[in-house]
Amino acid sequence: MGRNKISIQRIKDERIRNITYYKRKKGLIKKAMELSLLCDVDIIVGIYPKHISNNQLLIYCSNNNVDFFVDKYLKNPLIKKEIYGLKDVNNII
Amino acid sequence: MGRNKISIQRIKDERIRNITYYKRKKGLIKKAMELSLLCDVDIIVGIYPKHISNNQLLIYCSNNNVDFFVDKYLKNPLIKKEIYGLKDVNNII
DNA sequence: AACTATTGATAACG
DNA sequence: TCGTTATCAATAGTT
Repeated sequence: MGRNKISIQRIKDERIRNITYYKRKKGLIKKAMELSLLCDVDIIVGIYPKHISNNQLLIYCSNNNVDFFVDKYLKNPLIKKEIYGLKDVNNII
Repeated sequence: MGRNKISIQRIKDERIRNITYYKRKKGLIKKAMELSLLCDVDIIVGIYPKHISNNQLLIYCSNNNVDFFVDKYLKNPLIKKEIYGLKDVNNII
């Protein structure tokens, strides 16, 4: 994608990393919104840019209620969960 | 994208909706993983397919620790937050 | 489940 | 620094 293919590893140049962050976080949230609408699913996305200046937690929540989502889903022991980490992308059911 | 452009609204045909769900949830999580690695940010994604049979919460968490993410970020009143909902996609800083 | 035509996202440029 | 464009990536419909 873009003029060149890039490898998926930390971008060392801070300026490029920031530019990529601002572009891709918007792309990610747009994709989340589309998936939520198309397939009628509840979605939360939380992004914490720990190494970017003026960091704050960016949250997208399809039902506009983060606490509700956290309590009803993320923190609810009755909800069955499938949890993936960094290395599991090719293993998503 | 794909053979035709589609409008972003609930897909009525259940079979198509399921197929789209399985394709796009994988795409979303891949994008989240890439953003996390490229820009060194912590990300959580939670997807609850409330109307899809055999529903369970799908979670992607870049640091592999959902409770940690929830407590340190989502539920931490000291963390500044920017919260977006369904209608705010063109307004992301 | 795999393919492919086509649109969409974005890396580098201006 | 913010819009443009060439290019790769995601995916809608097909098989």
